[in-house]
This record gives sequence, C-alpha cells and structure tokens, in this order.
Amino acid sequence: MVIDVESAIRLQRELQNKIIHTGDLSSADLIAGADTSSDSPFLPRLRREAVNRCQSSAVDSGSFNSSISLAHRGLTAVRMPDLIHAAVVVWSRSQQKVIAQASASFPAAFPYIPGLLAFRELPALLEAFANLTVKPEAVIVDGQGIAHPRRCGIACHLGLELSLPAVGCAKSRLCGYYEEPANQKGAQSLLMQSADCRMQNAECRMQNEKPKAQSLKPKAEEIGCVVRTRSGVKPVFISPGHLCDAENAVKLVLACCTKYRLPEPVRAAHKLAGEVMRQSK
DNA sequence: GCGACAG
DNA sequence: ATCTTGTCGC
Repeated sequence: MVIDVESAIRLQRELQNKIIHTGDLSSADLIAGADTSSDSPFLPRLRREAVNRCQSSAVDSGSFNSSISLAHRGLTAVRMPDLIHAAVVVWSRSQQKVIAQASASFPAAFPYIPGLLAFRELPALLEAFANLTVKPEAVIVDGQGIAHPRRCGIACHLGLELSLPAVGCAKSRLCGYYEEPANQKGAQSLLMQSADCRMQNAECRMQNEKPKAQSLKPKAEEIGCVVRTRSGVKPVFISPGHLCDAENAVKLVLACCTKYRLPEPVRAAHKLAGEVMRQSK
C-alpha cells in the first residue's frame, strides 16, 4: 500500500479537522512515551557504488533517499527500505518508573520528508502500541503535534489512531517563530504560526479579497510552546496532538521531566528504540 | 530562484 | 535519524 505525497498531504488536511483540542491530563498517571530509530542496512554498499561511479560523495542519509539520489545520477539502484524500529514505554508518574514496554520493527514505506514524518514512522509505532499489554492514559511523542504546517504532526496522527490524548514534544522546530525563553527551567514562550505578509496576501487572494492594510500586522496563531525543561539547555517544542490543550500538554511534559531535557517516557522510549536497533544487527 | 525543513 | 571520544563548562 503505497501512498504518494499529494495524497498524504490531502489526508492531513482531513485529519486536522478531527483533532479535539481540549482535555485535562492532570490526573493521568500512566504516560506512554513513543520514539523510533532507523537503520539503513544497505547504505554502505550503495554509498560505495555512488562514490565509485561519481565524483561526488554527497549521498543523502537513509537508503530510500539514497536510492532517489542514485537514480538522479543515472545509477541502477534497487530501493532498499530503511528499517524503522519503534519503541513504546509506559511510565507511571506515581511510581516514577517504566511499568511496561513494547517494540516493533517495520520496513519504511515512506522517505523522511519534513511535514510527513508520520507516514514514515506511524505504522511501526502502531504495531508497537498493539504489542503493549498495559493501556496508557496519554502519550508523549518525539515530534510535533499541531505545531505543523497543516496542524497535523505525528502526535496528532498517533492520538487520532489510538483515540488517546497525545502530546508532541520535539527537540527542534518544524515551523513557526518564537522568542528565546529565559535560561531557567520552566521558562517558556509561545510558538506562533508564521504569518508574514506574503502569506497573509496569499490568503487574501484565495478569498478573492484584496490585501488589507491590517495584514501588515497579521494576527498570529498560537501553535505550541517553547519550553526550557532544564536550566541551561536547549528548549523543547511542545504542542497538543489530540484530546488536550497547550497548557495541559506543557504541564504533562514538565511533570514527566526529572533531571534531563526530555521527559522520562520519551527518554526511555528512545533508549529502547536504540537497543532494538542494535539487536537487529 | 533561494532558504527552511520534526526524525 | 545516523557516523562517534573526549572534552569544555556550569
């Protein structure tokens, strides 16, 4: 079942309308953390061929992407999908520890394209969740929620698929702008949607109205929060995925942060994903 | 046309 | 994401 980029984008525009933007997570105790790691088992050979036949050594990382690059160079390359290793843990806030975990490995059916991450990682993640024996009350995903060009990041996809409250906690920005939060733990600032004049004018054109003078001072949309989860470290980008609002999303993440930048459930999932990948070799 | 661009 | 040890700084 292959999905093309246009269909993927269309699907996100539809899914975006199904997101529920409210929900209280303060009493949720069992918090799932979800993350993946990926493997390009055959990249070394492909890279070697590329280097031998071309002068350039710049080949995209990821075997799917490498195949595309090689094709552009007129090389014969069989597409060797990356392996996506998904990991899910269930972290108990009251017990301050992982009480369950599961994983799954899937060949990637989609390349990494900014904005379309879910189509690459979701199948493996869903399989990992299916292997879970404990049902979490909410999930934190390593990626964006509505802080996404179409307000439909991977946390939204996952929350909708699982019908569970979902929060996106990304290590870097996908879109939007913000002011650097103060250097102390707990400091935060709003992540606003990009609302430059060109975009405003484009929206006006689509609505058959001429750009107003007001569009020079566009109304910005809040799409997430930039939060310092630990003093002196890079902030994380938190946004609701499903069944919660921004404040609950931030509160949940902070409640799951101990002495590290990333919330414990995500750290544990990241660690597990790495272990699964190592064992697959 | 150019730069940006979760993992 | 991934290739990777020590090292500079709070």
